[in-house]
Amino acid sequence: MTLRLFDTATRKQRDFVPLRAGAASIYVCGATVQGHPHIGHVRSGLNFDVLRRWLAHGGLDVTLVRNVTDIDDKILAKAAEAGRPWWEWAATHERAFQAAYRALGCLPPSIEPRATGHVPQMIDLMQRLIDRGHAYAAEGNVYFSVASDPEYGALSGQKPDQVEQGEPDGAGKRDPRDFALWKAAKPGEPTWNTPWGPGRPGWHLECSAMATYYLGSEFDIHGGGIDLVFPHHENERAQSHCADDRFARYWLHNSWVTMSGEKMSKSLGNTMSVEAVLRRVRGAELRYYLVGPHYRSTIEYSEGALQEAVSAYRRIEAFVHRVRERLGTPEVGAVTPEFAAALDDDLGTPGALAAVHTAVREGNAALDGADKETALQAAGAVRAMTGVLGLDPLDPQWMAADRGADAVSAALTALVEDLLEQRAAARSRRDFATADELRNRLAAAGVVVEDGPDGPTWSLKDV
RNA sequence: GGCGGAGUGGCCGAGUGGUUUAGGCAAGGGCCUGCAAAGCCCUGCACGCGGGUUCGAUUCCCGCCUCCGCCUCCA
Repeated sequence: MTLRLFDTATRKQRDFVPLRAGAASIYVCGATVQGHPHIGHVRSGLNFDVLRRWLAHGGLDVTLVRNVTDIDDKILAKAAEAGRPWWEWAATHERAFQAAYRALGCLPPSIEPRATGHVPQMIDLMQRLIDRGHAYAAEGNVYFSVASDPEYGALSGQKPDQVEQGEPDGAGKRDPRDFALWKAAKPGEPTWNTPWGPGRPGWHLECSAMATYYLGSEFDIHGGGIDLVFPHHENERAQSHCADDRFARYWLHNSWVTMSGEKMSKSLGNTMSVEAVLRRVRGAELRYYLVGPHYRSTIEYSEGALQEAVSAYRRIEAFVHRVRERLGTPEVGAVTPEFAAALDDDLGTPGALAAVHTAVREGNAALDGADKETALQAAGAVRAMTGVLGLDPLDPQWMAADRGADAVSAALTALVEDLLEQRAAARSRRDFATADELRNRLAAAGVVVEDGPDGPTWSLKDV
């Protein structure tokens, strides 16, 4: 079975056939680095990280471009408000986003191009649009002429004459729906020189310019949050098509994270920052929570649901660690057919996780029945599947957060094992009162002891 | 006004015209255990409301209600 993806432009699932055999090119709209990332922001990065891993698992050489929009009205406004240089403001938040993506196990994109570094490409694109009669310069601004594009609205299903109103203000604009490719210089704002005068990029231009610069005139997948469909992606598509770039072949959009039924956004004050959540749960656990539901379904954030995800992930993790401790580290194996079928069906992560849990259950049963071969095989399958989802418990990233190998943990290990030996001695003489006392003392110190067929194991209680 | 999404068992969250079911979390019963934990097995018969199509609809059609999103910045 081949991968099928829901394409926003056609509103239906289409078989994914890459432009170039053996390779896949993806452009994802990343952050406008105006503030700190909340869990809604990173959902997009996570969803496309899973897509990228699944394509790579299928043998494709994936190029993933995720841009950084580091110049826009809000960045300028907020930096000014804070009394900081705009470029410092942007850089600070760009680092915050990178840290959040990293903490959640997103593989680094092939490149993270910044808008401000691609002005020449933007100028080139504007020139091509003007030459073809799809754009015009007016009073230092450059506008895209919506009326000149008969296809305008095709991506989002909008009828141009029904669109309420375009961008506000705009000196010299001929049609209210026209949007700014380039904004004329204003006092106090950063500027770059162009044939039409100094100014700064409009919002949509950078993505068209950078996507085609890195991925070519035509590429496979363009993605982002569903709120970008209109106007952002509609405008990108219009610009690029009118400049004779064939542009994206598939448009993918992820839904968002809501809180109290409403879209998470700064203005509503209902955001949950990545940093805040990571103070309470581990990166892999938050990732499980955000990657578990289908990418086109809304996630209504709730503490209870987050905790359920934590429990569910720990069940998977505990199985893999159990196998590793008893039978040695399981090699990454093969994903199950159910898992592959689920992901091939428009990246059906819920079904994929169901397949993971099935393997966990079978593996646990094998472990109970001392069927080592089956247990190891199941653990290998679980590693392969969770690996595609970026959740392999034995991935170094998640292991590091587990139990360190430093002097402190070595000392702890020695002390715990000493107490466990005393407890074993007590148990062997059926002195259960002493045995339980020792276990209680360890528990009070945050060390959980569990007896298994191969003797006791211990772990640190989660805070 | 235009365009779009959603309402599923205690909770989260998939999915499908019916005969056996997502999966997880929680709960109850059992097995195992000195006890506990973990694990395994079993149990729950849900699908916003009203019509229609059908032998049969949660799934298709029509209407309605409720919620949310985009059309200004937004993952």
